[in-house]
Amino acid sequence: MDAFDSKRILLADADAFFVSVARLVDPEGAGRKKLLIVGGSPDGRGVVTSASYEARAYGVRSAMPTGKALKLCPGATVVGVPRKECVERSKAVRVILQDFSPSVEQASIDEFYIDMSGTEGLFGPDLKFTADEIRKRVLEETGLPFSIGGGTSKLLAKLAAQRAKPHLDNDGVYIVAPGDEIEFMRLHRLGEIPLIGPKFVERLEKIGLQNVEQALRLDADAMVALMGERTGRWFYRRIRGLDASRVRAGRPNKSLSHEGTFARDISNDAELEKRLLAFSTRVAADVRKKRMKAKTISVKIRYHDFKTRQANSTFTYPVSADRPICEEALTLLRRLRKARNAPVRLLGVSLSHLNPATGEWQQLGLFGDPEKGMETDHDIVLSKAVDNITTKFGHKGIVRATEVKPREKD
DNA sequence: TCTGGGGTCCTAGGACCC
DNA sequence: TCTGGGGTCCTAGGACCC
Repeated sequence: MDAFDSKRILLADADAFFVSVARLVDPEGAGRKKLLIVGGSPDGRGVVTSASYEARAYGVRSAMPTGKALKLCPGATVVGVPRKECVERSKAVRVILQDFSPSVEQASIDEFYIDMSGTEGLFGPDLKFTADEIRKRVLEETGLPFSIGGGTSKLLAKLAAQRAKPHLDNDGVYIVAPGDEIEFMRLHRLGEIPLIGPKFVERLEKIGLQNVEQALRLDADAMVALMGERTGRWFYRRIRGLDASRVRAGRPNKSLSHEGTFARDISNDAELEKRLLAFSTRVAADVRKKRMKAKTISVKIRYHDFKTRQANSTFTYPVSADRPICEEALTLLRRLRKARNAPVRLLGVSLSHLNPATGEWQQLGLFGDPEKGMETDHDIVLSKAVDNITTKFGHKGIVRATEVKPREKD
């Protein structure tokens, strides 16, 4: 169906988003540096979040350790990530985009899918013209340069946005016309196609597929024979630019998490538990702020040798109070430490299976004995008090004591 | 050079139920 | 006594993205 339907999808993707924001926030400092790196400090365990196009010319890439980036580009200036401002400006961009279509999906802090299907009456049939208008308005009102890609699927819009980037001598917009999809896909290496990562490329090479051209010669049945029903059919469509996924506006979070890498590895369990409680109360507060409750908690630990382990558990009823979340986090951490007691570089807590906090769950708690992790009215009142304090004084204003007495477990 | 922090989605095995 | 299939939930791990 989507081979000949008339979907018109844009992807607006910021150019070096974190770099742009850092420059807007500090025009006299970062704003004046051509060779700019945004990310963690080089003496700690920082990595590059984003680098200016000038710095990228030296081989600097995001996720690269900052120390290595500075070796490649010694003249660069490193500044921290202006998190709060990035979130604020990202929101401002979304609001502008919503003027052009009600169907805007925020795919990350700096990427927005816009479904323009059916807007021809408002903006005319020329997607390129509309995309130019959008770029102009976003730049004028937020100071942020964006590139925009367009096509008949989210996948094509995404790939087109890469082609639109200014460092490729483009004017910031690239639209794949209906009917040109296959020709456009031929321009790409397999690994450039979103969701075809290094592992999948390796697998494709093993079965003799080096590029899109070779893959296009196989029919769907051959793909299925090579890589299984699901993956085969998915890949067959993928290399043709076919992607039926819809632009979904206002998707709620599926999980919320906090994690941190320590300046130095930690071996002391009491110290780890203290850190764990700090992450736990922060993520619990985030869930409450979103008026959600979580059914599942997960504790993640990364050891000095980078081996990563995770332990999950599911509550009988969704929770958002500090008490059950901290207790269960401790139980999970102790389980992980029992399995392996080695120095730890990273600790994290994630809450998932989020439900809107409607209140009906608390009522269920009135019946029978309290079960594993079930929160009481008292827990909820306490957490509200904690939220009031952190609103005024931040997360350092109140800290949960390390000694949480775990309830008796069976 | 020594590897961040925030997410989404998929798989696979086992438990449990019908 | 043995043999099933399907569905759902849970846990753990991993690929992938920005």
